[in-house]
Amino acid sequence: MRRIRLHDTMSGGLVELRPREDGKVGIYACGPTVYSRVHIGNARPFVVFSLLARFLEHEGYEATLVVNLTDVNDKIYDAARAQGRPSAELAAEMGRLYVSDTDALGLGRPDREPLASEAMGEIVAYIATLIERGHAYASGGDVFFEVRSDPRYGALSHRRIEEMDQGEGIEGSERKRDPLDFALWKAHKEGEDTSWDPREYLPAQSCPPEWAAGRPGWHIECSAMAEERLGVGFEIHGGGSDLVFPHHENEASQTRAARGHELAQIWMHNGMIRAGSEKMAKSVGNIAPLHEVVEKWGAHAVLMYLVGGHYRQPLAFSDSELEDADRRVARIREAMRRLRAGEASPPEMAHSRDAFFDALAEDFNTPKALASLFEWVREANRRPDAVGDADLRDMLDVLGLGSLTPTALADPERLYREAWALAEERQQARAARDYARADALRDQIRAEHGVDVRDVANGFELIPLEER
RNA sequence: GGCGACGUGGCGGAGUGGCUACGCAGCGGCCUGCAAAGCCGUCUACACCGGUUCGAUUCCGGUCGUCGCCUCCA
Repeated sequence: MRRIRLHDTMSGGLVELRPREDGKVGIYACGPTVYSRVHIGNARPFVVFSLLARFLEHEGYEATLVVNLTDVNDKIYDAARAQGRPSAELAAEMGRLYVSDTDALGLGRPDREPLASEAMGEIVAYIATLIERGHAYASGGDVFFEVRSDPRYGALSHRRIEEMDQGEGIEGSERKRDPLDFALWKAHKEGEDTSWDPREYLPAQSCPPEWAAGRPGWHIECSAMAEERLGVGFEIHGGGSDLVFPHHENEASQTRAARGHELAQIWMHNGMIRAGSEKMAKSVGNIAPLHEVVEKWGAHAVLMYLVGGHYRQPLAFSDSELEDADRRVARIREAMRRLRAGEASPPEMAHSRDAFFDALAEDFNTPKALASLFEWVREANRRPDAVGDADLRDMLDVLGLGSLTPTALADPERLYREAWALAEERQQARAARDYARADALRDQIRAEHGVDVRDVANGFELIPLEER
């Protein structure tokens, strides 16, 4: 079990992972708001934290990954209204598509995927506790969190209270005691087709009369769902860097106020994916939908692309980046052709494998780890005799690339019967030193069957062009 | 304006006070009838200006530039 250090936004430095309970790590990552299909940028935290959990498991920890879905939200109301359909129906559909879109990455599912709409009891109870403890107040149907009641507010995003302003528009500001305060609960408004009554979840006497039926604010959903699944003070809270303020700041503050304890030990934030020089975002409109990217390039290339940069840094997105990632995958698959499957790797090559995992242990440095993986591949290619693939498989599994198979088909003679016949004809031409004909046949095979002919020691092999 | 991050070779992208990142692309070589794959080599990389140091891309200060957050946003 390696010593694992991760960057913590709160403290601004690397922090050693020290689980509350030996060997058990809880990870909560903020998932999408399901009002439209997710894009490649949304996939980044999903992939980063899924792979982090895999790495921790590899190191002998028992990791529990929780990724929520926000299915009650202004955005969803707006989108549903624009489409003239019930908001719950839109959220359910987009939730299903999110699951199938991320399923296509081949990483499996997080251990828990709670929905805000199904956590209403916990959310209401959480808000009630905040009111009881004097950190929140009901006003005109809404409930607000009193930011100045938390002296540590701003600790996560490193901002001073004087420099902030809580938004959600100016709407509701006349009901706030302080412009800094943010909504824990929003009373039902005209045009919203769902609402929950806090009295259904609380004893009547503990519910202030001014607290009306409505729906929860975004921040409280995550505090409640994270705590319910992982307990207070769990190990790792993750999400995109754009959530640091106000979302995570507010989550952290709510939990301090309600429980007198920090929500999480380590706050990890992934960088944004950029299209051109700008952040990729639905609001900017420069989106590459995840399902389209996966369909075009395949899950392996997409994963390779995402682990090609350090999770904290911004990452450039373009077709040529995916092309590049696809070529890297091809290099690995090519190397696999001459590895001995299921056999141990030479001890002399273990330093590359160890360096790979050491790099992951130091703030999950996937690009540095990849460098070691490719060193291993080069060494394997360089060796005169084929080596066992155990080390490589070990590394690829953690990157979610365990399903990679060697280049070329299992049964090309049957699958490419006509190409195979032409290739045999080409072999005869070569034997007769009729190279002009041999080359013509190779061109024909490529053009008509999308397969390349590769000459090897005692014969030929057929390689589908897209696998090269 | 405030807070934070960053400026690395054709591209992407790590990292380090003095020693090859890695990958993709290009070029040269080996291998091949020719290719493909692979291997070897190559492409004078660290925004600019000062400072500290025997020595800085790597530390400190400044300048210019870029990006993120400050409003829903992974």
